[in-house]
Amino acid sequence: MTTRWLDDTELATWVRLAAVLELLPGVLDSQLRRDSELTHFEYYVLAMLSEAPKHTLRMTSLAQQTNATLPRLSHVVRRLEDRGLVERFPCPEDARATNARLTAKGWEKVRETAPGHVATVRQHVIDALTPEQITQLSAIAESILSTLDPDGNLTALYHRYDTTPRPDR
Amino acid sequence: MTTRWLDDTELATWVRLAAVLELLPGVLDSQLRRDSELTHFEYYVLAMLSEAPKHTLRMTSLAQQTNATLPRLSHVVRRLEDRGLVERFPCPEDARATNARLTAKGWEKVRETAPGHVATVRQHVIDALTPEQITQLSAIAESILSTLDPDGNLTALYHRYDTTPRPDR
DNA sequence: TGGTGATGGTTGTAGCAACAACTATTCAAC
DNA sequence: GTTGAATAGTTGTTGCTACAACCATCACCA
Repeated sequence: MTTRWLDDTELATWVRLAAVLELLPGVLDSQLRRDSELTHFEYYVLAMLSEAPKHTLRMTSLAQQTNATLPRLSHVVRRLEDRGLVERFPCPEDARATNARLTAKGWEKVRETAPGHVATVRQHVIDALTPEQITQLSAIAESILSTLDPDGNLTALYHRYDTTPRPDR
Repeated sequence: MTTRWLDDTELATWVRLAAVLELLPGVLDSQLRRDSELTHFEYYVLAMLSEAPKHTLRMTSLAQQTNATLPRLSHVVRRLEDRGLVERFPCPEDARATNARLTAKGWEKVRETAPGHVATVRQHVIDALTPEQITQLSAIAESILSTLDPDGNLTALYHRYDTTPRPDR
């Protein structure tokens, strides 16, 4: 089994993408920590809840949407609960399950945090690209995701906004 | 100061890119841990050394190229040293500085690790895209990096492979 | 020469994430 | 109904990263 190495163009692309992968999460995280005392993951958890019906989700589905293991989510939600941003209660339909719900304070937190986060995304991604490039990047990311996230767990939320939804499976 | 929210296309693009940001590092890390018992960061440190003259770099410049803080790099290099993959010695020109150098065993490790890593990159990124998309992504990533890494620290290595180098500044 | 600030690096401590072990509930089969 | 397997979640341990404190050396200059 001989290795197919990357040619010049492929290597250049990969090195640049790897650099984005390395730097962008840190920038997003810093802004949120600094301005809202939230990690990027915590913000994402709150954001998912804020988009859910009744601001409520089962722990399991929340874990799927955020690409977290259940143990990790459990710890994070407990900390958010300690801060009064989220509350947990047993699921009525399934006594094994636990629901997480955004509190009023948590909802408030999301609303005051979102503008700064969006501004950061704009500054470092959207506004750095031309409209054409944004369209191109959308297709590129979708292709990459076809192997990474074939069921679309992480983009489930977005599909409600999608004007050209995927065919049903 | 009113917020400029993302329109549908922008949001779709961002959600997908965010998903890639979330998933891809984990996939790369898993493959390296499983097949070579290295974290992605450790592999990157070894790779940078393997590309350097005499397989040697100052800790400070190694930290820059890998986007690490000096304390973090210090810990990681110590562990790599314990495993016999790297050795440290005082810099002759500056008694404050420390040089890190790849050992023969470390060089061997890089050579046997690279094929699997490249295969993973191919599988999840390069081979998922058309040649046109690869070119597009290269330009897109470069635009994004212009605000994230204006000095090109993380892509310094690559510039030697670049067939169309940037204009001097 | 001998202070002062800046640079280069290491070590100790605290917090977060991955993994494993455990409890409790549900579902299916007999 | 009772046993066994699968599901849902929590809690404890280990390892890595960020942050802070610290030491040594260099460069500058009075």
